[in-house]
Amino acid sequence: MQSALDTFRNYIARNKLKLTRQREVILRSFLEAEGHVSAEELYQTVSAENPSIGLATVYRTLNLLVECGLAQRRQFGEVRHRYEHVLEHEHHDHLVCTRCGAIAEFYSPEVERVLNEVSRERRFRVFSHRLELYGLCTACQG
Amino acid sequence: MQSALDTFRNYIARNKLKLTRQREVILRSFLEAEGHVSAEELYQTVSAENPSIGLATVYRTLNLLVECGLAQRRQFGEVRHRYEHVLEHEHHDHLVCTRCGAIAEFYSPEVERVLNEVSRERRFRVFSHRLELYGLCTACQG
DNA sequence: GGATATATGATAATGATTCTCAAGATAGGA
DNA sequence: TCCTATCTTGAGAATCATTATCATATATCC
Repeated sequence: MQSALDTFRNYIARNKLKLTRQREVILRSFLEAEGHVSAEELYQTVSAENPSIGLATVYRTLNLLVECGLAQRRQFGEVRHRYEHVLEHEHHDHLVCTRCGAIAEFYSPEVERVLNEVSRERRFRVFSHRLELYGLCTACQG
Repeated sequence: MQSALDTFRNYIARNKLKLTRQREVILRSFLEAEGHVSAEELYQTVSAENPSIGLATVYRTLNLLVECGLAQRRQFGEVRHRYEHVLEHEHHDHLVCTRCGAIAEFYSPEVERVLNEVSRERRFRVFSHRLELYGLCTACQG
């Protein structure tokens, strides 16, 4: 099992890219971030530590992380995208609270099974899916 | 069972809005459109018939249609939104072909049942969900 | 260390959507 | 039918997230 940095290094090497100080800083901050970060939020964190790094570089690096499979890009009803790390993180779906904005994750083998069935029936070769349930979290139901 | 125009009229009346020529034209074009239209595409259709109607009005009217429940706004991996009509159209989910862009609809009671279970288990009061399967349609698997 | 290709930061550009505002149209009385 | 208050409209500016541009800086490979 290789570390995130190794995965990144491999991707960099394979594609004749360069491992820069900025990319390392951004990757580290991204891995330390909890949950689902937006590019802007990550930029804030990174800036605090390293004010010279620009927003464009954060975007560029996030795209690299998505391409090399370390990050997943998602969108939860907002305009902007959010990124979450994939490593040490099984596939999962999301419950989104439309009142407080909380995002909970869940994984259901039942759901996976049923979706496989659907794709078989429809003769679709499914590679990924996106499933979000919108409603009120326990706290907001009061 | 009231027609789409009636639903729209009711919504207009309830909210002290006005039924304009433009809104009628846009609603009609929207209902005639097949599948999943973007605002821009609908604007093209509407413009052909009525060149004086502006894009902003199409956006505004689509928002009204979403608010009154006649339309649903979706996003399929693209930046822009797409709208589909809800009337005479049961709830369904989508299969999106990542090669040719085709969007097929499906409905599975099994999926619905399993998702209900999930929301019960997690004590989430779910009002809606979004489910898309991404992969290759039958034609693109060759 | 030097050459060369890639990265970077700042900022401009883009594309979808919303806002602004002056001018026009609707609805509901009188 | 006409008045008037209120809502709409079209055109274009504004916004917001993201990407492109470009001159300068930096990593990699010899």
